Amino acid sequence: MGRSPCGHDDENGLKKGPWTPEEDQKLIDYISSHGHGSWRTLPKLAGLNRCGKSCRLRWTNYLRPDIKRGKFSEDEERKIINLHSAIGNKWSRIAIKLPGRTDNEIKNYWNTRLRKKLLSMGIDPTTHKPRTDLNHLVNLSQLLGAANFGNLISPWGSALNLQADASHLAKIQLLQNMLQLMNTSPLLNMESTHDLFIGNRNLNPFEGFLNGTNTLLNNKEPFQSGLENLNPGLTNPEAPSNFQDFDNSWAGLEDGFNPEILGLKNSSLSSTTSSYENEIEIMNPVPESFSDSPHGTYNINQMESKIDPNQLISTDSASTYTIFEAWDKLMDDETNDSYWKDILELTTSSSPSPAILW
DNA sequence: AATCACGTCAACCGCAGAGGG
DNA sequence: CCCCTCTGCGGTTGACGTGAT
Repeated sequence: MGRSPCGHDDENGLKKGPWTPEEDQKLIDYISSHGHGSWRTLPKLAGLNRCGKSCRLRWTNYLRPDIKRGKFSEDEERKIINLHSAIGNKWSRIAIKLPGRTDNEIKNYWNTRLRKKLLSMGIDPTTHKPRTDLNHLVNLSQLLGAANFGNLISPWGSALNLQADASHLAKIQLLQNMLQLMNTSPLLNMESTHDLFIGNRNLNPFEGFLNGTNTLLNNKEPFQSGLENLNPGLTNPEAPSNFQDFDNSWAGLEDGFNPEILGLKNSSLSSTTSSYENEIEIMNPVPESFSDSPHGTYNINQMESKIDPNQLISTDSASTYTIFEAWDKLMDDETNDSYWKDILELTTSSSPSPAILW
């Protein structure tokens, strides 16, 4: 492997650091009339006391005429998040799908903003799955409480303008965390979770899911929430194994979520053996309005509107419950707030380890 | 006004792969 | 094959700006 001598510019007397307008102009003038050709020889020909590597970087990341500067749009944010969930830190690959944006710019934007935004929403930016750490559950507990008492100070700033949205979001995040824990803990089984959620209570949001009256989960197989598959990202073994396959199906990922590419074609929100296995086609984990722009209010309804409810209806004629009917029941029942607090107390006080939460 | 903390982003660094001799 | 050059990529750094104290 050859090593560019650019790392030793000081020894070679070559300039490093920020570019001056004069240097920029020299580079622009030369490339405009000659093209860049060999980057190695370009600096000398253009009269620049820089290494070729530095020239290339300056051109591709800053001086190129087709570079789009300025704030990322909501659409661009969505694309970045969806693409990152599928291919990870492949910034140059992502940049190809965002005309006018450089890999460096996208990388910076991810590290400084999107990453934090996902974290604040309870999503692990690496796996794109809900976070499961206890601290986060406690934070959600506080958020939920604040929202319910009409005293919300949103950590998302203007991204959450409505208390109702914040409350819904907190519940969703909490539910995802719990389901994730249920699914990953070896100590959990259907009976214990049933006991936890059902207990002696007659009314609870999981009743339809867990007590067998709802065919969505009416089976004896080990519980699998399926929510962890909302965005399997890099961990999905069905994800395309090479970029050719990946590129062949870009269209869906650019505008939203492509379940087939991510191996979600046969994913399920219920059990591994239920008849609903092939019913779930599209679940977009990235809300339509994700930006923290003034118009970027997080709206649960928008998230649901991305999904065709017909695709979620059971093929079992005995069932009239759709996932989202159950979901609405869960989310809309304000009498459940105390129930959520009970769950939070259980989940955050009974054990120091998520593995033995239940 | 001075200092500190933090966020942003241009630029650098080191590595890896492609390709030519 | 091996060696070397060139190019591109992803991670990291550090200068700078801004807001808080």
